[in-house]
Amino acid sequence: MSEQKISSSRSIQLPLVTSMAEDILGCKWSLAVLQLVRQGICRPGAIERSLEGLTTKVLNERLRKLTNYKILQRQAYPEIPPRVEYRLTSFGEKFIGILDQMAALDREFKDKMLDD
Amino acid sequence: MSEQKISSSRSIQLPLVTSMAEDILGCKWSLAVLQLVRQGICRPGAIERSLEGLTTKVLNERLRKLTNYKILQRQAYPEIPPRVEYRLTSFGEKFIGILDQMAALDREFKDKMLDD
DNA sequence: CAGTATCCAGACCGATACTG
DNA sequence: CAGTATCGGTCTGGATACTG
Repeated sequence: MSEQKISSSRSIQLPLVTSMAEDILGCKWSLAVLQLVRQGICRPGAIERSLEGLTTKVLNERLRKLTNYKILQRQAYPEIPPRVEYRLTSFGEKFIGILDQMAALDREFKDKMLDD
Repeated sequence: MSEQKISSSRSIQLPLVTSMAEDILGCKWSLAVLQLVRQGICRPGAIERSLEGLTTKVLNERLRKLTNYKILQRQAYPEIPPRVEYRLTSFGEKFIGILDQMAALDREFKDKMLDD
């Protein structure tokens, strides 16, 4: 009974959050954007200026995705010129908390790589 | 001083492990493969048979990547027919431990999604 | 300033066939 | 059984131009 065929293309049933992580982390700029927002750089313009190579289109794709996942929360101020700010939700905080743990694994990882 | 330009294309200096996570999770089958290995299904043939849709080529790409990152360890037995087994390294255990924490966030995530 | 629409090059992944 | 090679479709993300 050790080898029952797993569902179709979507592998083992992965927890939602895990496939979310796949989705988020698989996208090139997501982590960088999250780091910036966490640092308080939360306006699209500022984010774009902070990340060389990131374009408006891609940034908006990421922001939308992160917002859909409720990792970020969008707040628009009805002003001229328009102002928008993105914040981490409390859920988002927990999510990147996990990412931080990955960072914590970092030193160990480097050692691992050294004694090749 | 709040907006110094970040390096070129590679964003904030992300911890190695984090970009590793990006790399791993961005690949479609990596998580499924890891789950299987953890369950003791550690031979390429068995893995391939367990994951419908996964092809030899892609599986080997994943296995190599996971091995390069020292998440998996390859052991070949000099027999005929050849036998190969992949194991989680201790580092790999820690790595998927973090993935498990994501799974732990799962219930909360679902709730979050419900009260949309 | 925030956000959308097009277009296009390249990466990725799946199918298939093949070697040791 | 383990692993490589090749080819082609698809999807992503980068460049650019544009609207409110």
